[in-house]
Amino acid sequence: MARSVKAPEIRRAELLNAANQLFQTKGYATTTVDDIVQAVGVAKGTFYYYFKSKEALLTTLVDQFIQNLLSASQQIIDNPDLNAIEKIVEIVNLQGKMMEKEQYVVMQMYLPENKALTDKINVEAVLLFSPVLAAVVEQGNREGVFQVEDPLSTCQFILAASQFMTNHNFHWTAEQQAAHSRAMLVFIERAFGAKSNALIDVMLELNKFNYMQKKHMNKKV
Amino acid sequence: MARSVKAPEIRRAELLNAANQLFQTKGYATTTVDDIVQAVGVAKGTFYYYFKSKEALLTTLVDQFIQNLLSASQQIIDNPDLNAIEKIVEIVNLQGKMMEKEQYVVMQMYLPENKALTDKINVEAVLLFSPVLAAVVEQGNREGVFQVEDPLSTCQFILAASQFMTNHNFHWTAEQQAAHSRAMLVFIERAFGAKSNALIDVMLELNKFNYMQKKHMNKKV
Amino acid sequence: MARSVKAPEIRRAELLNAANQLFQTKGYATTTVDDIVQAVGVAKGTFYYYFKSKEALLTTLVDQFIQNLLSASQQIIDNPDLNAIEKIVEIVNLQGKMMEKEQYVVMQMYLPENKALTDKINVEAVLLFSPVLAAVVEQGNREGVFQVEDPLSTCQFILAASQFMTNHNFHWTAEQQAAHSRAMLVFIERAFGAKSNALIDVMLELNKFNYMQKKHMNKKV
Amino acid sequence: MARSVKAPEIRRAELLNAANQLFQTKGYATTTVDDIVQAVGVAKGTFYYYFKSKEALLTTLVDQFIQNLLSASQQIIDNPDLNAIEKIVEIVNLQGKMMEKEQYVVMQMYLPENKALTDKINVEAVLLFSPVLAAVVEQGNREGVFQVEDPLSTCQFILAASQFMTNHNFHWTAEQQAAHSRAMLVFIERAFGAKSNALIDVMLELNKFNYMQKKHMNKKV
DNA sequence: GATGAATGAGAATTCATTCAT
DNA sequence: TATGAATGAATTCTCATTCAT
Repeated sequence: MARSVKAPEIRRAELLNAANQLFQTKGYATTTVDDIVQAVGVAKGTFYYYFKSKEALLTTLVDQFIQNLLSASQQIIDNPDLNAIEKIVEIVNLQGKMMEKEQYVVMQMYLPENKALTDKINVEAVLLFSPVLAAVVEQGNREGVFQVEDPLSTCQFILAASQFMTNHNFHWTAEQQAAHSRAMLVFIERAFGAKSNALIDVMLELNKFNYMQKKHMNKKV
Repeated sequence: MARSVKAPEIRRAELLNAANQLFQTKGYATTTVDDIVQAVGVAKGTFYYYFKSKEALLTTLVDQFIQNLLSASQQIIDNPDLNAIEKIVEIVNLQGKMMEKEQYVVMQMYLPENKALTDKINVEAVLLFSPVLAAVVEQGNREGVFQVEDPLSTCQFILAASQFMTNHNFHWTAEQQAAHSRAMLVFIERAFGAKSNALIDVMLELNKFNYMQKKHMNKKV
Repeated sequence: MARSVKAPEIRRAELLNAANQLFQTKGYATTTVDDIVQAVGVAKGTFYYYFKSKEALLTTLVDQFIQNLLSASQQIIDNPDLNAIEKIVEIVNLQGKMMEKEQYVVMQMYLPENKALTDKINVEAVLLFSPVLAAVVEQGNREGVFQVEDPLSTCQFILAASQFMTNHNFHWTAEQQAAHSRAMLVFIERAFGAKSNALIDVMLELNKFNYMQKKHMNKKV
Repeated sequence: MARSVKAPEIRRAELLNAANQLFQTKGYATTTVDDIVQAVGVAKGTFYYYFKSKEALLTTLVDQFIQNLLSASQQIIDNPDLNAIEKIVEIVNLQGKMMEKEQYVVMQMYLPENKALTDKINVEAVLLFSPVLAAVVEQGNREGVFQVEDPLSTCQFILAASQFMTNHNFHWTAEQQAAHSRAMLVFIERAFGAKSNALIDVMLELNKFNYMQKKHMNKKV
């Protein structure tokens, strides 16, 4: 094959995208490194020039996923129209939204064979998210709705707990997911010294649209 | 290794159970046939005496899952204290409940690498479930709450539609799952010629316990 | 499977026939013992009750082939209308005729992977055929057309030589086969102290039908 | 094992040759991929870098055989000293000559377990040989000895017929082979609109040397 | 005589990874 | 940076053969 030289960031991105595509179509385990390099049109060695291993590429993909989550969170943080409580609730809602797209990444994270991966990622996620969340908590402190002395540690604690629950209770039914979300909010309320239901009420408000339909239907009958 | 002869059903069950266990612990792709036979304490050839391939065993496991679903459905059908609408709703709820246990089986079904498997199973599921559901519809016809001329075909249509939606919209968030369930119930209501909300109201009643907690909490505060 | 008891010779023949059939259809290497017992409808153990191994069955089949050759030879021997020379020629012709049917047996004999088999068989064939041939030679001696002092040894020598040539010169073309046959006849003529062309002339006579065209050619040239 | 890098064509040829050798010695079924790579001195993976499977290598070997046949044919075609009829006859003779060497390849082609292989090859052979033969026919047309309107189609028809006969009548005896060759020549004569015996006479002339010996012997006596 | 569950050595194949160029 | 030939451990699967019943 003709040797084609490209800027390293471009090449890297090409590999990442091709892999992403293939993982979604054929699954991670079934996709071979050969599949990936053929899709991009480079030699096998090139793959290993950019990634230490196939798993390292997956890790990168998961990292990207987290980065996206992070920057979406940051956007919420930076929105001057939202108060601290609204921000917290929206961030908690975020994870579910991201999962709709890129399902396979999340799936891979929760597949038992990738437990090692998951654990690595979880640690990273805690470290990355905690400062973001801490910033909101500080805003809440200023707004008088939270009382947290050490926002960063508290956020790390909350994120770790949340992950523990998520990992060991992979809920599938609507009811259980809802219950889990509510439990988590109660837990956070208390950890942040917020008023009872301060978060839950906002969340319900946010999800009003969905539940509105229910009321509408009830009346119609 | 000392030769140990057992009744074939026993040996088969041993292999199935060991595989089930290992798949949950290590995942399907990572579990080797060697792992399985070592767990059971038989020679490799014995595995292939009972199963044509590793994938065939997975298929059997999925089949079992469906059979469990089926017999749980049958129990609901056979409950003389439930009316047709209650039965329908409970059956619709069933799938979600089964998924809590045996999650990995469901996960494997939806992993892209097992798409072929999924498709085979789906066809089977429609064929197995439709008569069960049709029996309930006939009860509903007698009770005057449904108006269905060809219960079997109607049920096959509904099951196929439901699977299509499930396969192509693998919902993860609580809200989406809830929305999907409701949409399906409305769809079924119409297909069965039931009164508007006849099913939904019963479902909400069933799930009241979960939502009660919410009200309870609100009041308590 | 229901246990079905049969006279051992019957069972044995069933297995032999089924194997024969399958070997011709699928080839020896590709036919499994499972194929054979399924065709007959007996358990795997039964196969090994009758044959020490799969190869032993092939050996038996080759033995049968040789026995057929032998009894066909015997018929020629026992024909009172033929003189010694005619008998010799017909016997030499026999092998080619047998090969038309049961090709795969011969093929297997000449397949390199079965060299061990071939060698075993060859020895046997020499031992079986030599007395038959020797009887003809004795008839020839009496008829005054041969002069052989030790018919048996001479025949063994001739058969061994013939086999050596056949094994190491597996001829495929018509011309080479013909040349080989002729060479062998000359060799035999001399070994038996016959008149020059005594055998060849008879053979040509026998094959007259085919070679009729030859006369046509001779004239034309 | 020390890594030794070679030009791919070299490595490929090494594997092909080693396999060729081993197949002749031990037979195809008995030769393992391990045998082959050990003979060449490369790792097992290397085999699969060059050939998709063991059977694919055999296919390649058969292809080579056909290519040899083809180029030998081409040499005859390109010989300016031969007229059309002589070329046809020599080409018809060719197949038999090639079979003397590389017997095992031909043997494998006719082994029932390789039926799929044979069929693939047959189609290919027709497609490859027909244009070659057609060129000769055109020469014959010009020389006035043939009358063929559509040389290519006619040649394809003849080759297909010849293969059918060869496959379903695997002749072993000298007489049958000779009969088959003559029948084919008559068939070709008619298809090509040649004079009766035009081809047969030339063939006999060609084979005169063999038959001369016979006359020589006759006289000598 | 007959069964069929169990064995295990051995074969083909896959694929992530390495490395000389 | 890039190539692609080479590696070899790991894996799935086959099948002739054994043996307890």
